[in-house]
Amino acid sequence: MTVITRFAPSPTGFLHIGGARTALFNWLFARHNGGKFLLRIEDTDRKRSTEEAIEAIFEGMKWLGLNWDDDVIFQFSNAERHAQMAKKLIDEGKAYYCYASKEELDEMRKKQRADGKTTRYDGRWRDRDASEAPEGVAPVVRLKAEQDGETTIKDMVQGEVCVANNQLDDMILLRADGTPTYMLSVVVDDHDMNISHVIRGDDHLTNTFRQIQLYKALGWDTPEFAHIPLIHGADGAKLSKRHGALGAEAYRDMGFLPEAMRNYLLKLGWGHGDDEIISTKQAIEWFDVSGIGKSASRFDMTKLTNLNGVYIRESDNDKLVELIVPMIEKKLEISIDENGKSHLLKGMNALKERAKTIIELAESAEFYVAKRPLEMNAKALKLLNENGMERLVKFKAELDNCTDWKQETLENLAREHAEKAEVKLGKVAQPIRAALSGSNVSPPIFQVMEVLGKEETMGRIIDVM
RNA sequence: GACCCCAUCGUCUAGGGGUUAGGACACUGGCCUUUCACGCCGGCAACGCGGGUUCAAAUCCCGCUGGGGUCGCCA
Repeated sequence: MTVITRFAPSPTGFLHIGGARTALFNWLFARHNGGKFLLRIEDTDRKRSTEEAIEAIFEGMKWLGLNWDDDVIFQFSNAERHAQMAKKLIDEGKAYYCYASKEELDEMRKKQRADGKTTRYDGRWRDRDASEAPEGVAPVVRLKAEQDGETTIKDMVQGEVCVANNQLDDMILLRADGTPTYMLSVVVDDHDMNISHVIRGDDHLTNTFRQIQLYKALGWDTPEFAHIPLIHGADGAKLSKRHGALGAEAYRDMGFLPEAMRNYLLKLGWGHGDDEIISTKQAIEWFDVSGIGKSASRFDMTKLTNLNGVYIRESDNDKLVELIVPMIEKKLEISIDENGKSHLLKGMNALKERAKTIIELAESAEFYVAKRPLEMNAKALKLLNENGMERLVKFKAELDNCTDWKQETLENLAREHAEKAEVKLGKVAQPIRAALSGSNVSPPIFQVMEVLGKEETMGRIIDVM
């Protein structure tokens, strides 16, 4: 069997973390099995679907590197086909018109609730003749669902889950305005698209019982189902905007790398022994539904951040420079020339092992390209107090004479100087660090000197004298 | 409320009748060290509770508790 999966978001908001993971799992499953991964926009709710949301979903998917096969399918464009299927069911006596008003249904549910029963449509128009229809009321179309026995889902994650059919009700297929509902559209589209595996959040599990009834009514085979547990916020409650239910692009803007995000999302709810750092290539090779756990997991920003640090350290220096240049240019309102870029590139190995996000990386790299004279922070100022300045002035004399401007040579020079003066190396190094970086924290300072070059280094030292 | 699902360190998880219950993040002690990191070596820390079944239960069964999901002319 050819594996075909799909990610089917409704365009009512950005691509949030839960959706991103669902997309990732579908993508991995398809890639692992050499199948197809399709993208379908579930825009049947015309009122809430927006163009911006569609764009945000595309952007998010692209950023995460989840490439889909074939053209995107917009569900609403199949509305006619969906309506036809509903009509077919009516003709076959498997669906019917219901003229119940909203108020009527509200009342019905209220009463059921008060009686401690499951709230469900009671089938009041199931067997009534159309001649009884009230005038001027546009009816909805409901499925005449099986009332006896039970419906079972054989779920690849949840196992067999059963529910008595009398818990289910006659769901709406076509709204009063004739447009199809999600329940109808999803079933027809999944069938028409030959979806072999439906992998989605387990908030859809109870919908699936109804959908299975619909598959049966239409005489179609059901796809395989895999309902994956939801992601919760750090406090265990449903992920909300307050927690981290942000769009994928928000994480990009916070300085996260898509590969780190992918690794994190993968590990959230799926495991492969003790493996933590899993490349995408490896993930495709290893991914299987049996590795998905059944319990919900909490979104942990700290772990994502740690993982991001790992991926930053593994990233190519050129790529990182490309990422931070525009950020620094914007913040410092400068234009970074080739010389500046080359400083960043030379310093990158040391820079990248100190950053956990691209934002941090950019900030820690600013001093390399900042305009002279550098702004000194409080701690730098402290390092350049009387004692520090005195040390700096003395050592500067030796630097002036240095002709071999290399990290190792410079370090040896400083060590000898410290030894002669009977002070610790830090006494020599820290004031230089302050002068060159404007801070008390930087990459190894002798490396910074080499990267900056003699002229720039001496210039910055003179600036603080 | 009804129906359904879940339950191992604070978090993500491995294990799935006999383990000193393993790893990772976080926290923490130390080493390295010119700062900050990285790295390395250690530490803290878990099978929700109660009943069974069994020679033996974190693991299987039941109940409880706790958490979650669904119950729309939303998806």
